Amino acid sequence: MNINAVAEKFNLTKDTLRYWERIGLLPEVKRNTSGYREFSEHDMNWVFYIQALRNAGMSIEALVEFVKLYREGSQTEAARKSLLVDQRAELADKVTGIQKTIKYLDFKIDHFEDHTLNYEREKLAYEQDD
Amino acid sequence: MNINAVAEKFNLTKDTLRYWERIGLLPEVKRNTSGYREFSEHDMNWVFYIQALRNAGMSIEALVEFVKLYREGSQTEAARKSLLVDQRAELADKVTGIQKTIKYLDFKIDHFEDHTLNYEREKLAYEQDD
DNA sequence: GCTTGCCTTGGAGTTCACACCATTGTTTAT
DNA sequence: ATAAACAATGGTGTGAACTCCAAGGCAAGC
Repeated sequence: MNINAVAEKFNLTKDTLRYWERIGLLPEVKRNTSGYREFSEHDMNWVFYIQALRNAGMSIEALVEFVKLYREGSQTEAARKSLLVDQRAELADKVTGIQKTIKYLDFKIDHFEDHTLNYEREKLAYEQDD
Repeated sequence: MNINAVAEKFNLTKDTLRYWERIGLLPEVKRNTSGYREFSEHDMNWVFYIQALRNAGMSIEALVEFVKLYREGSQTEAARKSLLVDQRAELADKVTGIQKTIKYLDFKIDHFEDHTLNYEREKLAYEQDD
């Protein structure tokens, strides 16, 4: 698959794919005889992975590290697996944080007409664990 | 409270607070006779709200809209309440998306040694609703 | 074989969300 | 009353993540 087809498939621009490859966010893609990128299933797998994690808010830095380990070969498998586990934990934390904010919004919505609200009360609503 | 105290309380810089006010992310703060900002409880409430929503990944654009309605006065209360509801829904969607990515990571972790993985199988794992 | 169109690279430009700086005015401590 | 510390503004700088552009190579249709 050439770069244009992949860009359309994943709803990215060709420039973004080239940029990702350039900064090491995507492993280097094989080229055909005339120097054109030829994306394999495996490459698309990477694009998919990166897009999913980026959409979830994962930093480029963390993903670059994963790609770097991948390129260093099979002796980095353990490290890569543990990076996946770390990323999972990070996303779980992020979910917890957002859920806290959702509760805070619920409080704000419930008390919308209440003009006695102040910072301390809102903060309390936010901190509440129940 | 002056700008420095607020900055420290919320762990923001003074520049950030001024920036937020300038772009309309924060309503205009009252000034004392010499033009210094004097943050009221109410202003801190706004800072708190903005910080919480920004941390949860809400766009500046959406928050600016809320502040804009606020400044247009009490006749916009209904619109503001519905914006809060929208924001809540948006965060809930975001949580759903991240949870999907978490499941995908779980799949990747479980099948880490499996070298027969390809884009179609990973995509399936991602789409799975179970 | 020439035009049209897609690919390549290198590099410049853009947007966002601040961060920093210079200059000027104000408050506080000695 | 003067220095030190802090506030204000306007403007410039920065890093991240693209995005666009120019110049040139390759391919496919007529």
